[in-house]
Amino acid sequence: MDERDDTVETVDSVLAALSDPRRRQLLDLLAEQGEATATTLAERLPVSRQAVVKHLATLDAAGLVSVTRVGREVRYAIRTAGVNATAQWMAALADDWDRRLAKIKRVAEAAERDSRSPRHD
Amino acid sequence: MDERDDTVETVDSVLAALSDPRRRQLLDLLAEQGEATATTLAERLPVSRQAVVKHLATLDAAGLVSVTRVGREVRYAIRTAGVNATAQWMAALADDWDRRLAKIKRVAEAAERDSRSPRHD
DNA sequence: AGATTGTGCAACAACTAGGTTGCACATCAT
DNA sequence: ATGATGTGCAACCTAGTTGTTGCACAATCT
Repeated sequence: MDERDDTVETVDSVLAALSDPRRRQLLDLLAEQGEATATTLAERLPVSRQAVVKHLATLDAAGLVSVTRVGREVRYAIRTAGVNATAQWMAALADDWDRRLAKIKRVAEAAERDSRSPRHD
Repeated sequence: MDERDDTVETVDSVLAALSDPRRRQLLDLLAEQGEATATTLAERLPVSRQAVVKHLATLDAAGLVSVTRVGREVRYAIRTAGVNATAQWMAALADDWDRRLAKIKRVAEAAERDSRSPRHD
């Protein structure tokens, strides 16, 4: 397994990686083709190969792509696990916030009631 | 509904907003307190009020916080809708990728089979 | 009115990110 | 062996981010 606390620790890098439009574009291209090299990908984009390489390195660091060397070429492919994990993390986060806010609201309302009828009248 | 294409268009800004640790920290603080001013928040962080204000502006632009002026103070509060929407978007995206990759895999395997028994023997 | 407190605005410094180009090195085909 | 193709490394530029500080302005309290 060796998952460790990737789930929490990597969310940071996944969010950062996905926040760039060009990187999302790269992931789209990879989803289209299943596998591709930086050189090929660069041909389909208005940027240099080097720019693509850098983006792919970021995606790799975030665990969003897999890298495989075949002879003289390096093939990249999407790994959906990271995105899925982050999506779940976000959903849980929003949920947590919602619960906390609901609690705060209840407390506030209770205080409001108390201040109106101080109970020891 | 008035949602327009917020769902797609805003994902960009939500991801960008969430990709910064300090902003996530701010959201956490807001979830704790329910509502707070930039001045108060800055007291709990190792940065100036102005830095906090800028972050809150970013969060506001992404629709992640609501802003309410009360007298001379400006109160910020979390809005979970944006995060929820983005979480769903991500989940859908990962799903789409998975499907596309599965399809590619099937095609590749079919081709493999064909090449082994070319049918017109 | 006068002091206090909370914001808003603007200029500035430091750092990071996305992108470029040039060249060296490795691998494959002829 | 040679040429073509694909990568890797490094220096560099530009623009945007994050953070700062100083000061003016608005609202509140005594």
